[in-house]
Amino acid sequence: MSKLDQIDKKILNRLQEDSRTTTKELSSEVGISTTPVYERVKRLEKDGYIKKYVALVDKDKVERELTVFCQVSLKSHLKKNIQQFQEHMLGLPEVMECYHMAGNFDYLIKVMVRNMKEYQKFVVEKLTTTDVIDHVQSLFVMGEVKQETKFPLK
Amino acid sequence: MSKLDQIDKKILNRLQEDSRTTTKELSSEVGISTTPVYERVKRLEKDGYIKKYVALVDKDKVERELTVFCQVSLKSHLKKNIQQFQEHMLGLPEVMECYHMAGNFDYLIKVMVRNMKEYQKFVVEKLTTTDVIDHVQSLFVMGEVKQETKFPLK
DNA sequence: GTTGAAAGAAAAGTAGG
DNA sequence: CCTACTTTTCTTTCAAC
Repeated sequence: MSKLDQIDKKILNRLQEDSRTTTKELSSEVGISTTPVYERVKRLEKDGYIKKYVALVDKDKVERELTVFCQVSLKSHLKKNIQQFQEHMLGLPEVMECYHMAGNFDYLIKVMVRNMKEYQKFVVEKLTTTDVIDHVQSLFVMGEVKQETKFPLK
Repeated sequence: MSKLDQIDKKILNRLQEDSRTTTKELSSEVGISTTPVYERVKRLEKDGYIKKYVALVDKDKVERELTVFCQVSLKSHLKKNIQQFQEHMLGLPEVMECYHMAGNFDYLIKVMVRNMKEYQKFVVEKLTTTDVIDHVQSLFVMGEVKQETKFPLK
């Protein structure tokens, strides 16, 4: 599990932009032949640099046009409660991201739903059905400026 | 650009989990033969349901272990300033996400960097070099509970 | 690291039901 | 929608340098 050289980084940059890039294309872009490119990609997968390959779907097309961040505070910080809350989050498909935060509140979660009505339903019927939550504050997204999955390596 | 049926949804769910799933595998999972599966995938790409295929890289392995959310307020909300700020964000590779928010502040951005020292450098030398920013508040992530790119369709 | 070759798989297209 | 077949391309492995 050695460090990445410039060629590895170029490969990772390319695959982060388009994972369908073929070994052949990669090879001409990074300037080495297909065999070592193939071996490098396999190594990057094996060593865990590449976690997985996914298709990114347009949120508007699948009716998830409303994004809301929720700042959640728990009633207590007992390990039991933290665990219960985290498991609750893992089970909610509307929750795309969930972070344990330092500061004035405990968790920041990113929720993506169809519209405001669905969001209300989510908060009332799903989010707050676990009794470990004390307080929720919703921050509404009006517009998306940037949304990246790529870490540019250099 | 018609609506999705159950088969389309199954295909999208699968490709969101693993975009390397072959037409053959998809075909046995959704119960139709390879040719129509192939055509459905092409249609989903063409109609924009699938935006792109990407490799997801492990943030720890590429030295982006610190995640910080910044609540940014602008000095004024003149169109010119909004535009300048947004372009500034697009040019910063540490900024993974940027949202225009309703509420007490103007933008929420997700920044991923190596460590606290790098974050300080980012704030001082990069984020706040545009004169349209009035105020920045940093919210630090202690732990990641969930991080999803998949919209489960049903 | 490189090249080239080769077997196997998958993608992409075609034809007929 | 199905099966079946074809061509092309890519993946994967291997031998040799």
